[in-house]
Amino acid sequence: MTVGYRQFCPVAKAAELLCERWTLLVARELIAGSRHFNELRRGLPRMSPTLLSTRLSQLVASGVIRRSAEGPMQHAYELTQAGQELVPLIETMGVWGHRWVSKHLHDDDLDAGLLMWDIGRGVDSSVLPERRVVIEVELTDAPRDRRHWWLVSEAEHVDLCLEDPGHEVDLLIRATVRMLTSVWMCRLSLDEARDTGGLTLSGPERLKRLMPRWLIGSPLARLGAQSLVARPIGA
Amino acid sequence: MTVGYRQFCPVAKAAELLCERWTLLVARELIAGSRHFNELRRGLPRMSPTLLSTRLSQLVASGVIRRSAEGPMQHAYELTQAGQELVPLIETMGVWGHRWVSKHLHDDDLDAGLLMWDIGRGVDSSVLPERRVVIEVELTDAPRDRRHWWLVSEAEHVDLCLEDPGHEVDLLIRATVRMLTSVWMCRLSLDEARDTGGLTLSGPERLKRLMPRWLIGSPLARLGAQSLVARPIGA
DNA sequence: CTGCATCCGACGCGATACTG
DNA sequence: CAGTATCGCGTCGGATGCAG
Repeated sequence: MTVGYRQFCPVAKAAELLCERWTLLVARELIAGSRHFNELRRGLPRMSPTLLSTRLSQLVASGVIRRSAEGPMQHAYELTQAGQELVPLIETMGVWGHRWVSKHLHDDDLDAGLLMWDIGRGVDSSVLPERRVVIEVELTDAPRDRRHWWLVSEAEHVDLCLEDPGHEVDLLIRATVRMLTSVWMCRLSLDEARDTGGLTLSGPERLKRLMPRWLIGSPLARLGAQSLVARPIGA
Repeated sequence: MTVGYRQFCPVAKAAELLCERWTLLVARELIAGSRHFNELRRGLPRMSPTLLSTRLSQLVASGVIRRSAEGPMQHAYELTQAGQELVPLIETMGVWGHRWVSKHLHDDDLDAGLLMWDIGRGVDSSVLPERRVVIEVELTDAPRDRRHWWLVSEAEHVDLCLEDPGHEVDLLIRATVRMLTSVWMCRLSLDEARDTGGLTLSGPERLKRLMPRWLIGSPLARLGAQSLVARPIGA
């Protein structure tokens, strides 16, 4: 921003910093747990590295994050106290967005890679067996090189692969990108998705039944869905 | 915004709409009670009318506000349900800004006209006498044509004048723009401001003592100050 | 006075390529 | 891995004009 708003209002001063393009999404990624430059890039695939670099510098300069050395040319970004106190702001914005703008997504807003990256870091692996569990996800309408994904869960840690890791697949999930996004955004329950035939599961009954407990939806979407229950539309 | 973020995340979808330049401040003004184009302009003096018009159209298109006719070429903008639910977002942002960025204001952020406009609509006139009360404010360091202001309170309604309304002045307040801004932003109590000599009052003792009850500070700043009490720095 | 429309210059942003 | 360098475009800000 060339120049600020020239207002003493706290909202204006906060907006000067936070409402520049991409800034709030960088904060979201940091809150979600990303710490390294290229980790941030995975969550912000459409942001140019130049601009990410600029935004990180601005956030450091304004005291929202801190950059620490983890080795030669290896840095970690972490939230300061001011940054951690952005959590309620991001949450409030997520709830509002979930309720009022992201209900009907345009095709352009769907992104197979982003969805799988978000799922990979968001599944609750604690309810899965300790032993290795391999879940293959086939996004039926994605371009060939982004159609097949593997979630490998082991000892409560989940890895996401775009290439067949070679292990035997325990559970196969087939759905369109839009369908899986709807489920992940808590717009559609797993049962509803299966009933319409838009999402199919192949594997042992036990793993199928366990699924609603580990594919619990994006943290922000869960908040939004909660608030829908707490205050239904029209109330 | 030429193009969105291409993300399904509710924060991203909300940010596409709300985080464009000025948009959140337009929402703030509407929440503060402005309904007409030029009323909005008073609270956004640095925003070009062109851009205000554009933003209002965007907010109408996205269902945050609604434009209704009040006569020939006379319109009123009012918040829809979606718009009213932005209140917690603006408040959260204001509290964060008050705590982390607007503590030390640059000279450029001070604006006599904006300050007086905000005070004029924000004073609690219900504690003032029913009869007409005239309060003159002299901003000692403001340019000549913005140095003297009159707040005329009558029957719980307050008018702001930049020209002497002619009535006898009941109370005179003298301070720099920065000093009065600090008080209005709840950074400094009235007593502290008077003790340092930065703010002086002339008038009957009764009106002076009443002052902390009607000059109660900007709504957003009061929220911010509250949260400072609720959670002191460092806690 | 309200509620815009138009024109122009500046710069923030996106895309791509490249480096230590 | 962690960023820079470069360049073209589009959006924004400022000034001005104008109709009801």
